[in-house]
Amino acid sequence: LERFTMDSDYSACVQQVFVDLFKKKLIYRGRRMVNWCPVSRTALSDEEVIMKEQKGFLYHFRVPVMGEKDRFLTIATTRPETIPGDTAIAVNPKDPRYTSLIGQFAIRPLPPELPEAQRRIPIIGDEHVDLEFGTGVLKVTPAHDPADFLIGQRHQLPSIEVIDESGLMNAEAGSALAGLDRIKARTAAAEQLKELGLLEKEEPYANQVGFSERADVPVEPRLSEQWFLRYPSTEKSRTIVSSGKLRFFPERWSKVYDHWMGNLQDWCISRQLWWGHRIPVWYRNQEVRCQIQSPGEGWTQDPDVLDTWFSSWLWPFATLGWPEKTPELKKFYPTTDLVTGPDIIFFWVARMIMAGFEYQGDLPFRNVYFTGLIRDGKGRKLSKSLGNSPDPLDLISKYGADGLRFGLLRIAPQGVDIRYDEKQMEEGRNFANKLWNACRFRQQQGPSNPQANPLNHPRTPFSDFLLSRLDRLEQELETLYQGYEFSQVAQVLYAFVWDEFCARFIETAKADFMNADSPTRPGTLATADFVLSRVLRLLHPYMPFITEELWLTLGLGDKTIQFSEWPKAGEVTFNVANTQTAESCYGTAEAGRRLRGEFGLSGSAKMKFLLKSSPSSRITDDDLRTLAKLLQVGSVEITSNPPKAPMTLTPWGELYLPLAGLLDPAKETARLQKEIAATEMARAREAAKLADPKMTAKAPPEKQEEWRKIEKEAVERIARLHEQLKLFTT
RNA sequence: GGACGCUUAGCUUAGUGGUAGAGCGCCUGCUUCACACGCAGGAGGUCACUGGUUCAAUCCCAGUAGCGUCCACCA
Repeated sequence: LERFTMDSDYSACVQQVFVDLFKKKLIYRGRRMVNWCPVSRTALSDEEVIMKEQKGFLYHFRVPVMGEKDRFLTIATTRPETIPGDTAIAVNPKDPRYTSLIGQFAIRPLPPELPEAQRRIPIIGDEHVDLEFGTGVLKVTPAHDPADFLIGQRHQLPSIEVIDESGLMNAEAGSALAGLDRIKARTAAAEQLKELGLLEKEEPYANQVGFSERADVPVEPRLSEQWFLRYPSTEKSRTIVSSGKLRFFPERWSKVYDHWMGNLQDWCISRQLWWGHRIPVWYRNQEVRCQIQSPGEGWTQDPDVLDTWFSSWLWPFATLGWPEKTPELKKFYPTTDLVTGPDIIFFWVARMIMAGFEYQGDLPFRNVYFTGLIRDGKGRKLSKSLGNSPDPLDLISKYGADGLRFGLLRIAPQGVDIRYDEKQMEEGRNFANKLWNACRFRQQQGPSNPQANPLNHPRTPFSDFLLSRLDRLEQELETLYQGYEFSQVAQVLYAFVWDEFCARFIETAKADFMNADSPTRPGTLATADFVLSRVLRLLHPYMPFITEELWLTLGLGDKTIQFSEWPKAGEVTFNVANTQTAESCYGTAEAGRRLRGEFGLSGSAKMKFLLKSSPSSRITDDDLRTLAKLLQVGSVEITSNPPKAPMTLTPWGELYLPLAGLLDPAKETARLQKEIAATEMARAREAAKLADPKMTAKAPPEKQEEWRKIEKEAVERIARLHEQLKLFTT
């Protein structure tokens, strides 16, 4: 394989930054443990299969202590093949069994052919040693174990490599092991110990071994030389977030960010991979140069590539142009918002901020919006290897692009994970269908007028009511957008279209259309056009395709909806008194439907309701006709002598459902008693609060007033229900 | 091991210091002339548990349990 050379502006930018940081002495060469995959093949050896099944052994072997005849330490290890690489024996300094030995020396048993003087290793005390594990004595192999490497650093131990890059034992491992595969060497080393009479026992032991995801062979921790970066501009990057100048949504992620920024470790930026941006460092004998172009004949480039995030953190520069200040960079840097997942706050977001300050002297974005992660039904992250990601194209063919989009947006709260459920997409599709049909209904009434202004026409209270709800919707949306609450935006739009526009407005508009000569008909049409025009625009970011189609089909604009103006909150005006009339009518209709539903009846032209209205309410014949339409009955008539019939309390008064012959007194009594009981419970709750002297002493007077009002209303309601009950019990 | 979250109706989930909301599912009734991908009703919740603060806690605080994420001798 030849190294792939990335010859692009992006790569140039990345390498240039490396060179710059190198000059600033922020990049340095250091040692660290890497998980090395020494073999590229897929078939496992017998020994490796055993490892994978976690059926390894724990080998207990003895090490003689120097200067003390017949004194041995017993060590338990899963990796006897690394004994030739041991440079110390460690015990816990708090372990009374061994404290006296700290500072003395032991003789490493392997390789046996070396003179004892070269196998002399110190016995050290280190907190890392687990008193409970094995014998409480640890062999320290700094070159082949991450934890041992750190112990080695703490105690300035030398490291001896005994396994080479291809996974074979080298000469340091001794003549008996040299050239063997590292895993075959394990049993060979155990055999050697046995021959030396130092092996005490082998016990089955299930130890965790990391396997390479791609090659499926055991990975080998290996000491290696790597490039490291000391992060630049850390202080500014930390305070910009903690001071609230750069905002995170939801805010709590800024705590996570701050915690990490306060504990930064140098970043290991080199990777031993075939693909990536190459490290711009050149070698010739002992000379080292950091520059993008080859210095000339005889120079070879560093074989490593950069960590993938080393290019990602420069994304704003690489895409907009750097180091020359391009017009794009001037215009778009800093940008307003970054949208990303919280799982890459450290990998990407934090590093982009630091790069921003270092190379632009300014933050790269002002707000970061963290989405939730979608998980499957079992709560797992969607991933390619698990194969639990649904195919978006399949979902689109089932639910439509807008249905999928809306369904997901509606359930995606800020920064909280969501469980993926196809039901949500179904709801999105149903909503798109609903919207489509609502517009189709409007289209059937005749052509739309894009300049429609409902205020220019006489209109029903229901038009004003819808306008008032539209006004409220737009105010609410503005607040929600400011708080980046995108799922709530979808939710309130959904509720508006379905409940206000379809369920309430269209149902009453139908009543208006029954009468072609209705003076309020033009007002109703204008209201529909006005509201649809705004709602389609409000929905457009969430459902781009269907809103575009409806926009053009209805003729609300002659160009794409994308070029239309965003509806500004506060522009909608309406008659407030009318909205109250409409609200009462809806409330009365809903109560009547409930009453009818109690008897398992559906509406019919033969059915009628009687209304004993309260003296204050002025109800017109038109209102009664609309009410009848909403109730799906023949008529609603005003009465002053209510019959012995089921009754419900409504905003407009007592609504009766005369049911000659159908009425079952027992059933009606039960219904009334149930309602009385429920009302009584609500009343008692308020009364209890008001009766408590501690509450009345401390609770705010407005609250108490509210409670008193609720109680009073409940009392009245109960009284009227009792009156009604008397009709059936006497 | 450390940090940060989550736990509300059968399911997926909003939300608030003083009456707990939605969609789906379920039950009942509707082939009502935009829509059965629909319409009208209904049942279903001690808001994980234990303490504390408060006149009042599902909400604030502390602890417990379960679940999750990120970072891991750095935490």
